Amino acid sequence: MADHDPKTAAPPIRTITDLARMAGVSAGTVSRALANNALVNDKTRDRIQALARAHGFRPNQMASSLRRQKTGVIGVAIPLGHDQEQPISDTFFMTLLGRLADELTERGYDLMLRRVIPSRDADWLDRFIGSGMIDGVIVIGQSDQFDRIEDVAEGYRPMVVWGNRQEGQRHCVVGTDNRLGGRLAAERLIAAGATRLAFLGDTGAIEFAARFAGAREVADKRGIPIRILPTHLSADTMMRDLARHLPALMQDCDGVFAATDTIAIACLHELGRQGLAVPDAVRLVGFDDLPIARQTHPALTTIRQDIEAGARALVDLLMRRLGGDDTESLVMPPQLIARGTA
Amino acid sequence: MADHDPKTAAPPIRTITDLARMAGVSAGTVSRALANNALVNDKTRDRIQALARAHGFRPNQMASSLRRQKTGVIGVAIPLGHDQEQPISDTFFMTLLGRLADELTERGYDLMLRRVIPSRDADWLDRFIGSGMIDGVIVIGQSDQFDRIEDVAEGYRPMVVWGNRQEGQRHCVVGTDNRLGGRLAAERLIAAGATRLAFLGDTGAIEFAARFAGAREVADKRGIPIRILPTHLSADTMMRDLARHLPALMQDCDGVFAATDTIAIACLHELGRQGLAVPDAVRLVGFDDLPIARQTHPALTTIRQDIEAGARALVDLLMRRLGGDDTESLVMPPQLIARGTA
DNA sequence: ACGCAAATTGCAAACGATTGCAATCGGTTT
DNA sequence: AAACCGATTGCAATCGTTTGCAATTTGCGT
Repeated sequence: MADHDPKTAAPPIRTITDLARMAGVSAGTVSRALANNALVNDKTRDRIQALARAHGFRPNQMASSLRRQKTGVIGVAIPLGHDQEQPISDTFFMTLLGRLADELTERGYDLMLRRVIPSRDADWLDRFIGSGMIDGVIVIGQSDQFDRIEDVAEGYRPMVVWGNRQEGQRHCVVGTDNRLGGRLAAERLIAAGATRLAFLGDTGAIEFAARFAGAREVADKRGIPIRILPTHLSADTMMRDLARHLPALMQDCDGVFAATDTIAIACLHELGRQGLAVPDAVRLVGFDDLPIARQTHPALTTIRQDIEAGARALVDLLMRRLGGDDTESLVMPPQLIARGTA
Repeated sequence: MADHDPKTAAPPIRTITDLARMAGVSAGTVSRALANNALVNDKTRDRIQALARAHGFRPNQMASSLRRQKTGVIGVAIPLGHDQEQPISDTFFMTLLGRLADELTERGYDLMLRRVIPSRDADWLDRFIGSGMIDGVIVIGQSDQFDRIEDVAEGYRPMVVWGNRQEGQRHCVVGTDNRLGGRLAAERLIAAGATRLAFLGDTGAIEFAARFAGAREVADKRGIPIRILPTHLSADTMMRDLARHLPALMQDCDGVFAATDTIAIACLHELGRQGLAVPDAVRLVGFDDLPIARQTHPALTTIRQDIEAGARALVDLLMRRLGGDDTESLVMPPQLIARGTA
C-alpha cells in the first residue's frame, strides 16, 4: 500500500545493489539469484526474485553486456547500395525481416536494425561490427557490396548474408539459386511462346544480375534475343522506369522477366493500361511469389523463394557460427509457380 | 606493411587504453580526441584519430552507454496482441518501420526491433523499457494493449505510440483519425449506391474498431445496416476468413469497407472469382493507400494515411520528449482517394 | 629568469552487473 | 573438542569508456 503513496514510497530500486540492500544480502547474491544460479539457496532465490518482481526491477543490460562481453543482440543490416531513394521498401525484404525477428526472438536474441547507404558511408559494415553492440550480424541483400562483405568475412566469423552465391566466395550466404530461377523463368516464357525477351530490373544488384544471367543463358541457347530494361525497386521510380520502357517493350518484346514480383505487378498493370493482353500478346514471369502474386488478373506466374526457410536458415547458421562452427553456404532451389501470366 | 604480416603484427587495438599506449597518451585523452572534444590539442587529436582509423578502432558502445547512461538506441515494439499467427506482415506497418529507420538514422539513433506477443508476455513493455538498452520507445500499433500502454505512460516519458487517439488518454500518440476515415469510407460507399454495408476487419485492434465506429456512425444516421465480418491480417488466415464470409457478403451486402488495403485487395480478388462485379454489384473501399492499391482492377478506392509524415512525427515527438518536453498527440486527417471500386 | 594564465594532459572514480575466490555457517566426523 | 565438510554468502576485481579535477606544460609579459 505504502508503495503506492509517493510520499512514503521507498527509494526506487534501480540497481542490483539497491535490491541487495533491501534484501539484506550482497549484490553478488542478488545477481546469482536473478540468474537462477544453483549456488544460491532456494529460499533466498525465491525471496529475491519476489522482491525484484514486486519492484519491477530489471538488471541493466548494458552493464551485463559489458561484463559478459556479449550483448544478446544480433545486427541486421540492409545495404541500399543501388537504388537508395526509397527506404527499405521491398516487400520481400520486409517479410524476410519479419521472419528474422521471429526466429531471433525465439532464440532469445534481440534485433538491431540498420539501414545503410554504402555510398555515403563506405565503412558501414566495420562500424556495425566494431561497435561492440552486437554479437553477430545478418546482412539482408548484398546489393553492390559484395567485395566489402568479402573483406570483412575474412576476419569476422559471426556473419551470415542473404543473397547470391558466387564461385569461391568466402562469406557464408543463404539464398535462392538466382541463376537457376532465371533459367526457369526464361524457359517458361519461351515455352509459352515468347520469341523476344526483356529483363526488368537493376543488374547492379548481384542477385538480380544472376537472375538475368540465368535467363540469358537459356535465351542464348535458344537463339532468342533478350535485353535489359533497367528498373528500380522504389515505388515511384519504378513507375517512371516502366513508363519509359513501355514503347520498347511493346515493340521489341513478347516475353518479360521481372526481377521481382513488385516490378512484375506494376508491369502487368501498365501493360493492361496499354491494352496489351497478358499472356497472349506478352508473357510475364515474376520472382519471389509474394502473397499478392496470387491476386492479380491474370494471376502472376512467378519463381518462388521460400522466405520462411530462408530466415530460419540464416538464423540457424548464425547461431552455429556464434558457437564457433564454420558453416557452409546454403543455396535453396527456386520453384516455378505456374499461374496465368505465362 | 608489417601490419599485414601476422607474425610481426602489432597486438590488436581493442580498447581505448591500447590505443592510448600506442599513441603515448592517456586513455582520457584518447577518449576526448575521438569525441572531438575541444580540450585536446588539434595536433594530438588528428594524430590519434589517424591512428584509430589506421587500426580500424571503434570505442566499445556498451562501455560508453554504461558510463553515459544513454545508448543511442530507440526501441521499436510491434505488439501482436490480436492476430498473432503471422509475423510482422502488414505492408503498412512494414513501410512505417522502414520510414522510422530512415528518420532515426538521420538523427544518429539506432533502432532495436522487438516483436511482442502480449498474451505470452504480459510484461513486454516494462521489460523493454527497463532493460536499460534503449533511450526511448516507439510502439507501432496499440493492438489490444491500450491499457498497458496507458499504465506505463504514467511513469515513462520517452514513449510515442502509433495508433488511435482515445478521449482523455495519457500516452502520446501519432496516427490517423481512424473514425473520420471510417466515416469517409461509409459515405463514399453509400454515395456510390450501397445500401447494406459490411466491415472486414478485426475490431479487437483499437484502430480498426475506430474505423468501424466511424462507418457505423454514418450508416446509422442514414438508416443503413452494417455488419462486422471479422477478418485477420495474416495472409493465410485472411484467405480463410474471406472464404468463410463470402456467402454472407454475396447475400447481405453491396458495400464493403475493408480495414486495410491488404484485406480489400484480397476481397476484390475473391469477389472477382465469384463473378461479382465491382463496383456495380458490390462497392469496395480500403484503408491505407498502399502503392499496390493503384494497380488493381479496378483500381482501389481507399482512405489514405500519410506514412511518411507519420514516421517523421513519431520521431520528432520522441526527440522532443527525450529533451524533456511534454508533447501533445498528433492526429492526422485521412484522405479519401477515389478510384474505381466505389 | 620569474610569475601567471591558458592550454593540455593525466589520474582516478564512476557507470552496474558478473564471477573467481575466500570466508562463514551449520552440522558431522573422529 | 578439534577438524572437516558441503552449502551459502560476501568481497573485490573486472568489463571499457567517460569526465571532474588536479597536475603539468606552454606561452607570454615583465
